[in-house]
Amino acid sequence: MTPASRARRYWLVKSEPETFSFDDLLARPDRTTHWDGVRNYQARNLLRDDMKQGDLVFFYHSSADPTAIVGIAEVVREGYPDPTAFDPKDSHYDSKSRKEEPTWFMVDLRAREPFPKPVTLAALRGVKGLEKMVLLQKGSRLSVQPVTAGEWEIICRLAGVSAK
DNA sequence: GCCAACGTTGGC
DNA sequence: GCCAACGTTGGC
Repeated sequence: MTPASRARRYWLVKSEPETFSFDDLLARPDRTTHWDGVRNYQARNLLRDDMKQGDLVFFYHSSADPTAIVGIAEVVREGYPDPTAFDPKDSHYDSKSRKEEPTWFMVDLRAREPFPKPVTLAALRGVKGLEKMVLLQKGSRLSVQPVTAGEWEIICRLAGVSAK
């Protein structure tokens, strides 16, 4: 599927900034990284099947102070097998995943822009139009989430950036 | 550090 | 297939 053949979709990924922050992404060559290490089937399905080149992604800092969306990234490579699942020395090693039939997938993400000011989780709560946002649901732990076009626009406005 | 909520595992 | 036990996530 070419990027132009379907409407752009929007996503949110979580990362603990102590492990990998948006600044870390900006510092990477070509501001790009492999979004590896995801070991949850629902998130895996999104990485493998649904995130397409050109889709835009909110970068969220979890277990941070404050927890917040801090910038925007873009999907630059669509789902392909996550090699860390095959590496016994890697903390995300999965002995049950076979190379001939990989269980875990990743995409490549490139940083687009940091928010001038992070939009905190606290600031998102209570905003009209975000009532159904996955991030705000009680007990929501999904580390890769869909974001609707409406949610995207609202949050970009709060952040003071163009929704593109 | 606490603990609620969630996903996975495994005994039955 | 059920469900208790366990490990993890992640806000607070």
